[in-house]
Amino acid sequence: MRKGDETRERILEIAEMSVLAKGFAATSIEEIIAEAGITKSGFFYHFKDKNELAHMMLKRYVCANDRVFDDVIERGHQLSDDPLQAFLISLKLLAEVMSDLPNGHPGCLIACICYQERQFDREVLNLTARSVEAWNARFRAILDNIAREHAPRDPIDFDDVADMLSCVVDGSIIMSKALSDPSRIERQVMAFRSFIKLLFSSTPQIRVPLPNSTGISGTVN
Amino acid sequence: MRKGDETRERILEIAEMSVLAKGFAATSIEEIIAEAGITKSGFFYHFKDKNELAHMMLKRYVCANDRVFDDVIERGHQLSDDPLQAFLISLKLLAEVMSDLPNGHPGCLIACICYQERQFDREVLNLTARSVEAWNARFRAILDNIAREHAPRDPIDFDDVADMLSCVVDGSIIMSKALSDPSRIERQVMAFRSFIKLLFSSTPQIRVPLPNSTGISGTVN
DNA sequence: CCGAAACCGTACCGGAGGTACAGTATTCCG
DNA sequence: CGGAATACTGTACCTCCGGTACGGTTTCGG
Repeated sequence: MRKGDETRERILEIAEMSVLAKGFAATSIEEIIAEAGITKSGFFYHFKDKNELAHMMLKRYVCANDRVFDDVIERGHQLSDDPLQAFLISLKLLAEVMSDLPNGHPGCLIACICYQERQFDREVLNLTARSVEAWNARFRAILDNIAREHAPRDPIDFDDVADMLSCVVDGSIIMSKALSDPSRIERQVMAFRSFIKLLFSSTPQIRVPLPNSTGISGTVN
Repeated sequence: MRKGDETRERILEIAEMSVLAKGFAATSIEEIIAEAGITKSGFFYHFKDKNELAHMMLKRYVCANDRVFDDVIERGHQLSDDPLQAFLISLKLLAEVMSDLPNGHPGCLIACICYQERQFDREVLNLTARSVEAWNARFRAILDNIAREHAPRDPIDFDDVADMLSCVVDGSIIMSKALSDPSRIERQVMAFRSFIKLLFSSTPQIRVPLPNSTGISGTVN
């Protein structure tokens, strides 16, 4: 039982790396089993077909990603009671996490699947959609929390601001791949952070209490 | 000569749609020729192999995209002399262009290639990189122009702000695919527009001439 | 030590990329 | 009008890979 899980994990890891580098169709089972040191029969013992492999890969990826986001958000809350400060800290941590990968970010499996959607069944596509929605909702809740204490300086829909984080991360991963420059991701997360700062901070140059302010004033760095 | 170009164009169009929906490897030549109404021999008359198809597809895509961006930026400049206003108009136009596609945005070929990079040769990858760099540089130049007349309210690197537009567009295309919601792209471009507004606008609530202002004041909508 | 879990070996099929090459229809140009 | 590019069609063939099937074998926990 434990040995099988270990092999599965190894297969999934190898497969994910390959899929992110070459796409799903171009990832051959023969290549995976060669790297994993098993036979084709061994592979099909664990996964009944390639589609099931995609399922398992995606589940694994979503869980791992959720853990990363949960962790940075939690650490942000631990370091500041103010929801804006906490989120700014979380974003800084997220930028660091993204740039701390030795060979650059390998890619977002969700994005990868979206660009090969016709290869996957409804279940896989539904899982990607639900996972994106869940992240967006989480970010949205954070923004709502911030807005309770800091009035936004622009009447933008918070749903769009929440979406923007995922968009910037996914977009910057693409750019980091296109330009072979891992630092782009970190810089883009920090750029989004600037947006949040500008959106919620009180006016830095001229400090005036706003009508809908809670009374808490001060600049944000 | 003209007939051949027409067939090529048809092949490239069909291939691009298929690649954006299924990925490059999963796009079979047999499927392309079936839809184009030609034979396999006809295909290999135009393209010596699949890699050459990728080349041609990418060149076509980059040209078409450049035209869209050029057009939007030019129209922005026609509608306002102020570089900030011109860019804000351009972004609004870009958002409209992105949402005016009947079946949603089919996807960005650059992003698609980046997520299947190991399938393509150096030439293709170099072309994607150069095209991304060109767009970033163009946006950067626009920001420099704006900054000559409007002081930024945050010390963020303009290179990162310029990059952000491409990132937001590519990221929102992914989200629009993941959630089957074409409107996400438009909304994200408008969210980026809010960022630009916040970054360069004079304080909207309290109108005070800034030290480095040109004297042109007023709120920006 | 037994049975389930975790594989291995082999054989086979269909489909796709790619090659080769001969033939044909269309079109352009002098 | 005629020949020469141009733009294909048709056929035949090869190889490789994904995927299926299924029986046999090792490993390991209880």
